[in-house]
Amino acid sequence: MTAGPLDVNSVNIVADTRDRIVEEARDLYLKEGLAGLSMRKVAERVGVSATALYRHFEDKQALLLAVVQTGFDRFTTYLLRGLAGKSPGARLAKTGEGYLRFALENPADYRIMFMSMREDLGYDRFPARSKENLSRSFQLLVDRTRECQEAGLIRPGDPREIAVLIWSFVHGLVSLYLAGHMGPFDRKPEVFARFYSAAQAEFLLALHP
Amino acid sequence: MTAGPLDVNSVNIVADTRDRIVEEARDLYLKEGLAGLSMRKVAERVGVSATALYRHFEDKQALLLAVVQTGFDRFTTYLLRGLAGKSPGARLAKTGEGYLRFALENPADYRIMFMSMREDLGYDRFPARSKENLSRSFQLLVDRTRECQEAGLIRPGDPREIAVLIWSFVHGLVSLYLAGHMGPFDRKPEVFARFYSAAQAEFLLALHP
DNA sequence: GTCTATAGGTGGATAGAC
DNA sequence: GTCTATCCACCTATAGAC
Repeated sequence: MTAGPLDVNSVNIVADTRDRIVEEARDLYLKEGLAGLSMRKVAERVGVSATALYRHFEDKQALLLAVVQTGFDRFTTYLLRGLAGKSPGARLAKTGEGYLRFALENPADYRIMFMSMREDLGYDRFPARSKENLSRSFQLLVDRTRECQEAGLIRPGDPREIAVLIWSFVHGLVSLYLAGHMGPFDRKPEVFARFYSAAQAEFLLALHP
Repeated sequence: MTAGPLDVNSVNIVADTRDRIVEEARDLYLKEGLAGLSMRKVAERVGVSATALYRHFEDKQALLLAVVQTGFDRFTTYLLRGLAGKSPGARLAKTGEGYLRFALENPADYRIMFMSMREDLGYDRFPARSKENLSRSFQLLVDRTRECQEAGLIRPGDPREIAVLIWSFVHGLVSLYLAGHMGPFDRKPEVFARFYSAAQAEFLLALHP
């Protein structure tokens, strides 16, 4: 935002304070959860006083919003990997793999975005742009679903509704794993990843016409 | 626990203080979430001083444990409704319906039990009896699954693994709904219930051999 | 933009009287 | 068992100087 044109090709070594605040807030959330996220602790990590944060964010929720926004940006890049697939079926499968990778590599973001109560995050007070970001990422899944329907790989029906089924299944797997409810896979991401991939393949097969 | 034999047939009008504390703690969690659950507020609701709670529970976590324990007891009774079904397929389907009903009628318990981080609840420090309660309810689903396998309704494979697939799917549906991420069904439990039932039926069909 | 100082609040938990 | 009084830690947010 404050960066000039000269920064376009420069490596992001000297992140501005605002970015560092968001980064530290996200890290803190990762380690201590939503309850442990406080302005004071974030400020301490950044190396400034707590009040300095209020020059960059109006209040705590505005900071939280920024964290969620960067999370959705990241999320979208993971889902976009699916476009590299060479067939509709491959693209849908790769999108699902991207979903898993996002969750495994960014568990804090995943928990904030999908495992928190929408109202706890003040979601409904988000600016329109943020909400569009959310629906855009869901739309990516809907598009892959429709594509598979047209290729005869998925049964007929409202693609948004089928997308919700797929999302529910992968979210169920991922969220139970992240919450620690899948005993055998606990803290074994790659073991879980194999289970997830097989489960996803079986589920998509089940949606065949 | 403190009730004598004479209480067996009496209606629970005069709940003892301990029970009322757990009840109010659960209600408070329902309204304000884990963050809003404080000893002081619970005490105020019960109508005693905050310190009085410490005569009944060693600390806040012990109170939380009691809340979770009553939640699992309730949960088990919902799942047991499935046993009324007249065939293996009907029993599994009814168990799934019981799962949904528990979530819709006890969202606070559901959120505590399945949508919170295991470690946030101090799960691992729970006494053995509580952990058994959890695995016992999962075992109910495993039993229904195995029964369906023996009746040729579900493909071969480790019944625990297949039970995890079923659990993941229904948990995905339920938790996204409860978290407010299923826009069209928001605050329309019966509309969601119809969607859930259809989805569950399709999923179980997909597990056929 | 950042600081110090501070207001104003919530929370967990204990001591000691009754 | 329940109370009052109290300690101490932590929190969000603001005022005003630099």
